[in-house]
Amino acid sequence: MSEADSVASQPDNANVYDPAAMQERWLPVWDELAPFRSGDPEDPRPSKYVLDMFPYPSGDLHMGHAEAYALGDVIARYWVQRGFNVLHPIGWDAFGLPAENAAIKRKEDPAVWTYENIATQKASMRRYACSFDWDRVLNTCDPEYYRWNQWLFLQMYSRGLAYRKDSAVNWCPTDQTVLANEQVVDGKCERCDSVVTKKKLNQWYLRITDYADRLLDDMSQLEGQWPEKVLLMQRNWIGRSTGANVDFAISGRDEPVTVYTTRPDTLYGATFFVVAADSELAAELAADGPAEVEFAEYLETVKKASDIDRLATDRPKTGVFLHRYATNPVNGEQLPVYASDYVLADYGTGAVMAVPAHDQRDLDFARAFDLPVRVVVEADTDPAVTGEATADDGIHVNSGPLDGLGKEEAIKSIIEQLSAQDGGDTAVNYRLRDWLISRQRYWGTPIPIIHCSTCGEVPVPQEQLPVKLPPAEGLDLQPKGSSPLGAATDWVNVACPSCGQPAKRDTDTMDTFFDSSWYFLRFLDPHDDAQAFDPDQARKWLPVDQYVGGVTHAILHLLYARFFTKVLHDMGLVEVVEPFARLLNQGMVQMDGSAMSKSRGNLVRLSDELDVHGVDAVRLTMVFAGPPEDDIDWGDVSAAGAKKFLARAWRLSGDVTSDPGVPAADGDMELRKATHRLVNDAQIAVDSHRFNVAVAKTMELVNATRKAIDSGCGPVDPAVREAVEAITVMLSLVAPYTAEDMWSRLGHQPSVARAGWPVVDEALLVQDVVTCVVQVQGKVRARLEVAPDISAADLERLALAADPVINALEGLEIRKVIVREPKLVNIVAS
RNA sequence: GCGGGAGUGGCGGAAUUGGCAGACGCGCUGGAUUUAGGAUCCAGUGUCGAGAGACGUAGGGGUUCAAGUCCCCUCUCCCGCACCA
Repeated sequence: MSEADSVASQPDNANVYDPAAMQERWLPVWDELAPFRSGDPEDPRPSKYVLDMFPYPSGDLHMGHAEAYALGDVIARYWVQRGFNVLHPIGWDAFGLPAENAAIKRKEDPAVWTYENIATQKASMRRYACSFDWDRVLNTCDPEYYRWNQWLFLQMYSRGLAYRKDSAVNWCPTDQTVLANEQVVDGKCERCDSVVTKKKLNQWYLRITDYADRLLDDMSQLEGQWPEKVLLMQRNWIGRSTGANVDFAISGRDEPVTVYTTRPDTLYGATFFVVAADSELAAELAADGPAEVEFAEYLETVKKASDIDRLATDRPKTGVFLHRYATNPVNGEQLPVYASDYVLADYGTGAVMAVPAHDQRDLDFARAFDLPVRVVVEADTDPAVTGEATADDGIHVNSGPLDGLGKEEAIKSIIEQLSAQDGGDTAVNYRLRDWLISRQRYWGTPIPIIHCSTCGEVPVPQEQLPVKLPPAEGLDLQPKGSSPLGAATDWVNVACPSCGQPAKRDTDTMDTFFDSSWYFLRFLDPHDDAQAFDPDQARKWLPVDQYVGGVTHAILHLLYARFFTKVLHDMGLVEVVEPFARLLNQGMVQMDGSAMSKSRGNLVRLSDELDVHGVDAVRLTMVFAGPPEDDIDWGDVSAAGAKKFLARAWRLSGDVTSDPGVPAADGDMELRKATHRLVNDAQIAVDSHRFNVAVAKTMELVNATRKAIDSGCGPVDPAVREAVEAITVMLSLVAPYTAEDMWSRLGHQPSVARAGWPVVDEALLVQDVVTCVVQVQGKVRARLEVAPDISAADLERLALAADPVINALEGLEIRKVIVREPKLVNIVAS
């Protein structure tokens, strides 16, 4: 009995795949080596920035994190293997409501809960073998971070990009509290079920609408690099439309009222006029008129019911006639003015000209209020009869000078006419609103403004930053419509920096989206206490080459980060105008067809999976399950299977009997060709983010190597070592523990993470025989082994001579032969 | 309603420019080895058919020597927006 046999038949610990032991062995080694440290200024490698969306520290990591970080890690580790200095940082998005709610429940400072969770997640990330640069960790709730939030806010303030105004917020009259949109369920308070109303508060805004055009236009840079879906969602969110403003004189009012329309060409079809019920204009037009009482009642019902009814589709149109008339500027017609909630107060000017024939909403209203419908664009059907407004292009009628024109010409013509009489012009409108950043909550960045009765709003001087949060102790964190910080009297009362008189701090905190809008810049040096970030470092690292995260942030976070980048560009601090060159939205991890949740009873705990299958098997399962942007159903995939494969690969490293450094050129050619072809395939797959395919190629190579050892060239052949070393490096992207252990068993020093991607020898990619398929009538009848450089004529001759082809052609006459040498011949016969 | 994406074996999924459909894996079947196996190794596995063969990428039509891939129509599912004038 040979020694190898005895090992195989009596497995001892040295030859058993043991993930827990590997974790034990390699984690301390990696801590020591820090193979992913990226901060050496002398590092000669070209740089790349791979960024995972940073987590919210609400408990331990879950399966969703495991997927996202597995994918980000493949990318980061791949570029390290390809010889890049990869910046792959992590931090925590640590401010926000969940911490505050947990604090209220546990009656302790939100910081305690937050830092506990950060420690837990950090330990899990280490175990999960994320290739993060641990020198660059940041927490947004640390003063050394939010200090620069405040600095940025003041920069924006001085540039006129941060301002205060009154605005309506969701208000629960029972709980006396402001509610976030997420806390409003079906128009009702999620806690007490009372109907949510609106309340006016004076709040801080960022003027993102100033950047609407650039946010839209710069998306051309992202085309093909970001998911099309995300770009589309952003476009819709910004919602740019072009049309015209048209002035209408209103009876009993000095100033005309401007309306915005995308169809000024239908102006002759206007038969009434509508103002938003909840607009100031409506209140003004109703005041002291015959409709005053009716309007007041209507407004009450609108305010009460709006959020509930918003969700109803096809809700009937309601409104109040205000006993006023608007004058159509082109024909002098008197149009009755209505107030209705189908017109939005905060879009356009809050007033519209109603053209029922060509706008469905106007038509619905006209039918409800028995108002005339006048067709001004020819169509096959009559809206007054069908109840369907026609919105297509067509020839204009009943439109005076516009008669006979098409849509575009008519628009051009009417705008010329209006601007000539100074009654209107082209106009652009956006759905995007300015960004409300005020939060009346404790656990966020204090807004660095001091309110002085004589000086007004006074920015906190830079040398006084950060404005630190006062201790939570003694403060009532329950939401009540004003910030808990208001009760911290020692903190609130300060001397005005400008005049020295007693003044008060602003007590609002910032939306946490502010924190995450620039964190990718802070990673360049999270501990720099002289500046938010170093513009030279930004020049070196930006833009982020690859951003990885969930599609949940498709709009807000990504839009805000793009906005900040443009502001910083305008300040001369960054060169780029777009922060994230490429975006990958990973799918979600589900269980049995639906999102995992405790209440549904289908929650899979990451730590349990790691205990049972090992870190590498879980990571491999995530990566191999399918395309990264697809959802994974954990019930459909097999972490046990992944572990089995890893063990199979790992055993190869124990079978290699040649020494490290043996010249591969002397090895078995068949295996060598397989190795180089599959490494090449895997490389192409990783480059195009088809990680599941890259894993499949690695599996093929494992199978080929197993076969070569058992029934081919044998374990001592140098080609076996070459193949197993290639497998090890390929696996290092997905299964770092297994790969490190294999690398060591192969006689190398750690870390395999820096071993370098195998160099593909192009010469080994050329095949000396290829299989040619011979089809008759499109059906495969024969396969020929031919030289890759065979001539078309030779191939045709060979094909026609093959027995199955001759049989298939019996009784038929050849019409045409298509030859695509060297892979295919198709014979057409009849 | 509007917009977008997707339908391939029992399952997850592969498939340069149109050129062998089902790579790789899970599951299953059989075999070898084993005291044992949730270990390992080997073989098989789209459907129908005993077989040759026929059929087969949601359904229907089309272009082509050739279609999962291109064009038209229909169905189903998922996602986003939802009175934005």
